[in-house]
Amino acid sequence: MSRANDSRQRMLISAATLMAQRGVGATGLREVAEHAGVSRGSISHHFPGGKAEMVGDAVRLAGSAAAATISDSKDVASAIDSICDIYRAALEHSDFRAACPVGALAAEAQDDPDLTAAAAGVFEEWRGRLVELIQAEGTADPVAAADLAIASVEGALLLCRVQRSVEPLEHVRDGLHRALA
Amino acid sequence: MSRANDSRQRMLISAATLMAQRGVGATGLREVAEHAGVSRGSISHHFPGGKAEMVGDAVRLAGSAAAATISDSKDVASAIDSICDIYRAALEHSDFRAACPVGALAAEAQDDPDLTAAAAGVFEEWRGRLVELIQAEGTADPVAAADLAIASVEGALLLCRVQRSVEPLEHVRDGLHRALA
DNA sequence: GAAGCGCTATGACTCGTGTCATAGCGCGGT
DNA sequence: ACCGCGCTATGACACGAGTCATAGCGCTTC
Repeated sequence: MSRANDSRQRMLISAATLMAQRGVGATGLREVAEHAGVSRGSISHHFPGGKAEMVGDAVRLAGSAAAATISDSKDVASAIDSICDIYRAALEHSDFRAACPVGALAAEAQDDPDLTAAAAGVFEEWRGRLVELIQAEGTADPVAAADLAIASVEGALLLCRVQRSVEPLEHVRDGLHRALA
Repeated sequence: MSRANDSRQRMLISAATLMAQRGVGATGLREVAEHAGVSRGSISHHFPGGKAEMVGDAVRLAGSAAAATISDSKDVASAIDSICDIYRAALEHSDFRAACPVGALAAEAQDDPDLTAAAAGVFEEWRGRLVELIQAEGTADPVAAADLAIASVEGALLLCRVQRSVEPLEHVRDGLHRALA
């Protein structure tokens, strides 16, 4: 079971990575299998629900990792810095192809209620963590501030990808620091 | 040529609408043709470059329309209000399916340099218009402020879609008003 | 050591896509 | 009246996707 769990994890990471780069629809299961070093049959076995189940789990996994990064931060400013640093590194050493798998799902999965709910759940988790940090500083309307932070980072990733630069992300980071002070 | 130009326009609007809802990859040319009330052959005729050419033109058209909305505004605050109002209405009367075709393209078209450039061009146009408005008010670092505005609105659309609510967009609008004051 | 089973590998099938070629229509000009 | 041409309609084709069934492997357990 140990090896199996490892395969499953690898598939999910590969799926999240490829989804973040090419988008959900453009990411084929054959591609995920090859990237993860497993066969196509393994995917069917570990995810009986097919692609939808895999995509949902991948997004939840990636979302939880990011949520943990937020929670591990001492205050909002450092949380924003951590997230931006991670994405900046991912952008730079992927030739500006990497972005956020959750955002990719949110942009495409309008027809599948389960996947929509999965993306919404991740965003809600992030918002919850951020709200905790924000209201500890006494800022007014922490929910609005958290929404602004999540939205602007997600949007900045889109800008960075197409203009092949990390500038928008840095602009957003600086802007958020000022807005949340 | 008058009817032809009308068909072409209808196709582009349909393409932009469907792309904004389902994403670029998930939008089939048959679907676009049906939505626009034309046949599939017409698409091939008007867009010899195939789907890529059509998507690029659709995004540029939608982008220019939004850019005009920005330029028609007296100051940044009203520009943001106008854009947010438009997207809010689009979200509400499309059952939270509509979003931004440019953002959809930016999220998916990582492999096609031409389409990436098209999305980047639209974002750059928006930023240029916003910078004009912002620096007229003497705000420091207008480019950073414009990036924050574009990114947060694009991101807010993702949030609104998945949680089926216009709240994130309103939070972003309020936050931008404060940040740009 | 042999059976049982979780896991993996591979092929076949269906469906929908983008693309192209060809045929049909309608309205201009001469 | 005829032809020419921009535009439209329809079918065929190749290709890749997701899904499923079946066969093969490896490790645990008795």
